[in-house]
Amino acid sequence: MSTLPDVRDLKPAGGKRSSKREQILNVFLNEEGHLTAEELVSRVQRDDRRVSRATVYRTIQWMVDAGIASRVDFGDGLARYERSYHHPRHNHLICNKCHRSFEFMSSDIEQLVDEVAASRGFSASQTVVQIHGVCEDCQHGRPAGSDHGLTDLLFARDALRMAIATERSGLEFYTRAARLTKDARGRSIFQKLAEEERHHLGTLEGRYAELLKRDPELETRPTFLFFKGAAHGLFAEGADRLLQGVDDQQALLVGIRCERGSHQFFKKYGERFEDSEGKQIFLEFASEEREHLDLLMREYRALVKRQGRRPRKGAGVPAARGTRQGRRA
Amino acid sequence: MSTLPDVRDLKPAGGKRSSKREQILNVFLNEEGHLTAEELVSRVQRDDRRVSRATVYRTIQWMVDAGIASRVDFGDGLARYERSYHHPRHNHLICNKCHRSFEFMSSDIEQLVDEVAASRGFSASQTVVQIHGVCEDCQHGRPAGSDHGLTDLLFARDALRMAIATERSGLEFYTRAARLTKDARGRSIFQKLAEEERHHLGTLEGRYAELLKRDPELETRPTFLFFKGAAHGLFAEGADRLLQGVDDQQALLVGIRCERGSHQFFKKYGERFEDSEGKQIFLEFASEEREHLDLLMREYRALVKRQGRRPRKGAGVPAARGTRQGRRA
DNA sequence: CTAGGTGCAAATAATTTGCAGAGGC
DNA sequence: GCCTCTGCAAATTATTTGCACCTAG
Repeated sequence: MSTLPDVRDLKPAGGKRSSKREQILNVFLNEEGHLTAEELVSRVQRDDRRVSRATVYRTIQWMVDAGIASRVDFGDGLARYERSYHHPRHNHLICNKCHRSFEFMSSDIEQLVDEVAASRGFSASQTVVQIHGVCEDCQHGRPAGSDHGLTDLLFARDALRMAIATERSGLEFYTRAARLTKDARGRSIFQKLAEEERHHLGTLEGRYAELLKRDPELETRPTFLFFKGAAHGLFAEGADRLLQGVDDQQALLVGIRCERGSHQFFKKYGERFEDSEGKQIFLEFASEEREHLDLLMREYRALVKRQGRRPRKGAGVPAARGTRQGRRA
Repeated sequence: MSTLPDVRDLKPAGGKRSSKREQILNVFLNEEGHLTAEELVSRVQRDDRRVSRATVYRTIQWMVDAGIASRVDFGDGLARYERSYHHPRHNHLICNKCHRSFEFMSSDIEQLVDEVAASRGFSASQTVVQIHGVCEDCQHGRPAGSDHGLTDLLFARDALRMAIATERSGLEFYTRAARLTKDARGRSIFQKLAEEERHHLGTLEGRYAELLKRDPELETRPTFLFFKGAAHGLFAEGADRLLQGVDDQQALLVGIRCERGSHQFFKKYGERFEDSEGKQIFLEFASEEREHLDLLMREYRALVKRQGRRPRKGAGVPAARGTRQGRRA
């Protein structure tokens, strides 16, 4: 039961803050997973016997209205509530044996769900994805480890991992491009781009290291954010041949396309997520890519002004980063 | 309220068949969508006042145990039940305004869900996917059309559509191959393959036409089965060049790869579905492709025996049908 | 001072159960 | 005749409400 440092300070509210509400809220926010109403009642009454069942129920309703809690339903007729404040939207794996549940998020599933809704002209407000079954521990008769509910941290971790993977594949790509490009000016552009990727990568890795300090076991925890098509196949293979005859203008155009793709990709997905640190990372990364993109575009325009626009040979600029290709695991 | 012809005959059971049970079962099976327990009670009591609430509840439990009904939970604390006998597993779009619900199925979502479960070592027994929101009718202030619950028919329709699309793209492919192939024997193999596809396509289209007779509006009803990667991109583009130098042995190998891919694809997906007409179609189509495949393989072996194995030039046989490429809509 | 929060107990709502009698095999 | 099903009414469970009282703003 690790403490959740910053959460309690900012409590958004509405209505009065009474001592009872404060008490119930604190108990609720200190729980990791989700609780049924009755569970919350007994947790609260363990501290203070005088708090009545009705008040807890009413406070739950208030928390839901205020956006602090959200209701989840596992189909057993009990209403469960979980923190939604600073906690990304997610889905559940639900074990029928030990009755624990595990959180995950999959942008690919969300994407498909959106497409289904769109095709029916349905305006979706919330989607529920639940996997009911038997968890790994129960299958192996293991004692059921603790269910660490560090979802926000896991989300941040996975978002950073994705940004890092993207940056890395960008670095690789530009490095290879620099190696292959014959034109000296083109080559130097790619070298510069590679250098920038390296630098940015360093920043991201620093941030990742900092995240690890918050929880030493963070790296070994299971994947929270499932996301294909992010770091895989973002840079087209086989562009090698085409790069050989690329000059500085064309090299900049290649860079622009890559950065634009990356920016759009992270922006698009960052926007789908609920408020949380992971969303922050997505959007920050998107805007960093945007800045980089703007820089490249200014540079490109300046170059054109100096040199005049040269005809582009070969349309073979690699597909934008963020494109879904190479979808296989 | 169309009648459901064959459903009532086969009722799987267990325990005694009393007149009350029979009554309740009939009422339940004649409903299209899902019912809450109370709704079923009042429907039943409309026919026969003497049936008690408790009996209905007990009979519901019996139906669930017998696999006739299954429970769905929309998160409002009411247990709902829907027919599961001869009704494919599916997911729901749930309208918050008119409280109707619409069914859909997406193999792509199921696929992703399976991958999430697998990555956590979770043995999934059931997955719930619900899209809550506002339906098209309610958004436009329209009067809320009837909710036709012909899911099984829709599934059959979509399964057939998919088989037809596959067959069609096979036909196109073999036709093009026959046009392009320079080697006379290779060409005649492709012509034969095209002819077979045409014939099979005819069969499928006949079956489709028969389906339409059961419900004249069937074609205009919304998509039930969402499925990318089925008919799209099954045959690789750009194989044209490679086909030119293909002889009869190689042409057969091309056909074998295509039919094998198609067989595996439909088998794999047919197996995921619950018992219903659509599943039938998937599995039938898979086994027809299998037969075709076996035929081609026998033919290939005979050819090799007659002619001896010739070296294959160019590995450029198109990717197997059923491969996921060209995933874009 | 007063709107809103709180406790208690009673009300509701969905579903289950105990028990005596009825009905299928 | 036995075992299961059925009806009725009472019990249980989860949640909400009425009402008198209390407290923060």
